[in-house]
Amino acid sequence: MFSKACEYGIKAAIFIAINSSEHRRVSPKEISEEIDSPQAFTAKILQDLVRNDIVKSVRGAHGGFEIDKDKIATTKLSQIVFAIDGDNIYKGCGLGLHTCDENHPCPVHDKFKAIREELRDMLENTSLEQLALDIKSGVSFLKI
Amino acid sequence: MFSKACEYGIKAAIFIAINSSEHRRVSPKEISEEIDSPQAFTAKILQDLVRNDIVKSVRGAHGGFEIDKDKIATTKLSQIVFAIDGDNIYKGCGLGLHTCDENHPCPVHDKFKAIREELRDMLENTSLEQLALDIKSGVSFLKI
DNA sequence: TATAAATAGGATAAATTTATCCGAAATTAA
DNA sequence: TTAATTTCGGATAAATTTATCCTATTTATA
Repeated sequence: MFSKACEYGIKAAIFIAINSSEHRRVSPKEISEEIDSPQAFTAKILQDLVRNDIVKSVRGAHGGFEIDKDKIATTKLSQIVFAIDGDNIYKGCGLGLHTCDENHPCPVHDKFKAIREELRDMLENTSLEQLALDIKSGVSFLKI
Repeated sequence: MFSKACEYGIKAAIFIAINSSEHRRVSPKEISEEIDSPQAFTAKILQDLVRNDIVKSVRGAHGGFEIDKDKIATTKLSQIVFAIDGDNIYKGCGLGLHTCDENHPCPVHDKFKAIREELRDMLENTSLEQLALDIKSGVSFLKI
């Protein structure tokens, strides 16, 4: 469904959010350990998130990654996915046609529409905050 | 969503179904032209479908690919997807956890569940026949 | 039986995604 | 100002997916 990069990006953002809510900056090393991902690759993805203004980075000693309190509340899963994978998950044609719309649909166009919309809805209505709270309360997990 | 291989496989199966319903066998060349896919690669995927008993191949002069009338009616999209991509589309964890279930869910487990199930439902309830009929009647298209 | 027409399948190449490495730049603090 | 710490960014490598090429095998028919 998502690329590995996107999976790592989502989990990293959640982990940063948890720590930021407790006023701790975290390093790529900590992050990759906690979300069980390759460190250097994860660092690249973090830079994507920084460039897309989802995560804030602080260089130098005592630096690390953090997310502002209000960003944690307002950032939606869709923004993270878009920053890393773009929008072809719920935009591109299910069978790879260049042109696929109501007027010129691929064989599964209609059948996919509902699923795509449900997916978009979910991504656009799920905040980092919700996901972070579930981890903090032990309801869900970032690895294994 | 699907791999390129799977996209080609689905479109190829539909095209073969259309032609079989009119008692014509088709070659990889015809197929790849009609579904706009690389010929040799498509041929490999056809072999997957043959090995999975979804498509029938006839070697030698006047050979080609075909699908039995009853198979056209009974074959579901899910079988084609499974033959080519396996079942991780609606089985694997959305965030790539090795273990992700009700007892140990990833952060998006519940939110994905509904979408996954809708997807599975759709794939398991869509037959090759339906898709082929839509193409034949000009309602949907295999390329462009 | 020879020939032509097809699919089958192995080897290989190209492209993309995933992953690693290392030095540059920035920042804090001694 | 120097040293230590940390992110940034370019180069490169490994793995996977996508794609091509060539030969073997099978089959119908002249």
